[in-house]
Amino acid sequence: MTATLRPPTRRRIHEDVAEQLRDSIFAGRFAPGQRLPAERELAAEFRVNRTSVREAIKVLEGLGLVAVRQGDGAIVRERTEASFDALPGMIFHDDRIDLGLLGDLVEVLSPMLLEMGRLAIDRHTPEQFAELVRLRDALTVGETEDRHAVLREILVLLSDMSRNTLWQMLARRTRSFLEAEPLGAARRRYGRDPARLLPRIDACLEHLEHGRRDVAVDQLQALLREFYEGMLAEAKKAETGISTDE
Amino acid sequence: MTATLRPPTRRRIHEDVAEQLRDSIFAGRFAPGQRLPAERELAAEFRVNRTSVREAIKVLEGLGLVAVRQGDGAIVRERTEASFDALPGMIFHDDRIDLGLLGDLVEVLSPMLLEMGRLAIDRHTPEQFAELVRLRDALTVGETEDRHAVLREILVLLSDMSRNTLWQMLARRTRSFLEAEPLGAARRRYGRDPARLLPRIDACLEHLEHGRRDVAVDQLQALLREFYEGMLAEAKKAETGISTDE
DNA sequence: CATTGACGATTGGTTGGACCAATGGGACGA
DNA sequence: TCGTCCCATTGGTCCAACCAATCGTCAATG
Repeated sequence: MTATLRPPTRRRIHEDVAEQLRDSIFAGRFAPGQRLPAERELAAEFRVNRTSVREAIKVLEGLGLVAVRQGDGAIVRERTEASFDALPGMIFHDDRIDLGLLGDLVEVLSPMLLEMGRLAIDRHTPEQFAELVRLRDALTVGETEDRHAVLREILVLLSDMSRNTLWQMLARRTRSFLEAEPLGAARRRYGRDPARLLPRIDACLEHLEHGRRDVAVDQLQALLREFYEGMLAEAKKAETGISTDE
Repeated sequence: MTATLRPPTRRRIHEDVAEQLRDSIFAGRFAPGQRLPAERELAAEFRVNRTSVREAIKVLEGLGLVAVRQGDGAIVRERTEASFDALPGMIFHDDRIDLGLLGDLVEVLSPMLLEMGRLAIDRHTPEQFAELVRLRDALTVGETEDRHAVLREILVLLSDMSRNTLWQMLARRTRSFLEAEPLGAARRRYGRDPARLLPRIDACLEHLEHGRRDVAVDQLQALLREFYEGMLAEAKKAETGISTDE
């Protein structure tokens, strides 16, 4: 049903290279404005063909991390120029969390999801509502990690309910964003059990069924606030307290 | 000052190829789920080396338009899987406008900019406010196209005022998004003169200076609504009316 | 007849090497 | 001192070959 396309074969070399270069950039080993080593150099260093390095750099270019100029080189751009797809690596790298960025993310994500939910509430079909109830029940079983997966499916379902292609795109990219590793590790550390949300969710569904739209939206807002800011607070407490060296 | 990095040399072959393939996808010549022709085939067709085709496909992969699997091929993905960077081409291609998508965009963009403005209002520095006033004055001179450019700078300034890295990233990507061609053409056709916004802007600034924060936010909301929905209505009127064949 | 397994054609992935084209800086001359 | 030219460096493109995954075919097997 949700049956996504199979994962795209095995790891490709340029992906490895791209990842390493990306991490080097985020770690500050290559600062904004600075030039990456020449392709031929990198190829020698990584023991791969220049072609693979080129493909890797093309990926970085797509992520908005570098700007390439013939005859000059690949210049590292400011992180404000980066694409959202680069976010997971920006927030978590070297097993450390950028709390500032994480806070910024929450600050952006909450109102956006609220807006999406508002549309979803106004436009959903009965079938979608039934599916939502089904997913709600799935939150009561399984492991915590499974429940987080259910939560992500709810996110996508809500976007479909909103009948807005852009929200659908955004929700799906957010889903894969959340499924990316570093974030998984962070969730296992600081994530709260989605089951906590059940009272809010039930209240929301209840109000919806009785047509009390605005109250439902309020519940949704409270839910988002609780969940995201709760997780953020959890992370802050842990990070500023004991050192998180595994 | 805004002095961005120089444009990255001349057009590269794989960019041309990527663009053509992209358009073919948006035009539906390659439907979702369908396979692109083999790299070797495309290379022959475009009269370029397979390397260039590969780089082009890598770009499409980065845009989330295709999923590549060794031994199989490059499969076109659903457009809800696409990246936001692919949006301009999705909305405008073959000189036509996808009014549905444009409407969705407005529906997403307005609340997001409102939220960003809300933060900007709460967090700006006096220097930034002065800069904002300066940009406001720049709206009274120059050609319409110049004023739109000023508007884009205001967008970026507001994101800086919000002191949120994610909004800064989003605003900058939105700026280059708006600077991309097809959108330029659309703006010249249906865009309204930004000078129209002056009364709203002045009201907003006025309220701000007197610390009437909430009223300022209301003005901002009205401004966004007027501007974007106005443009959308304009486009709708024109597109559904006379045929827009140049 | 259905199932399984091997095989081969097809498709993407990687390599090495060669040459083109833009850039930037240094040498050199006015 | 300043401007010009030149060339080493760097990315862009091409070619040709081979590796590796995938999928459909078809024969062997039960």
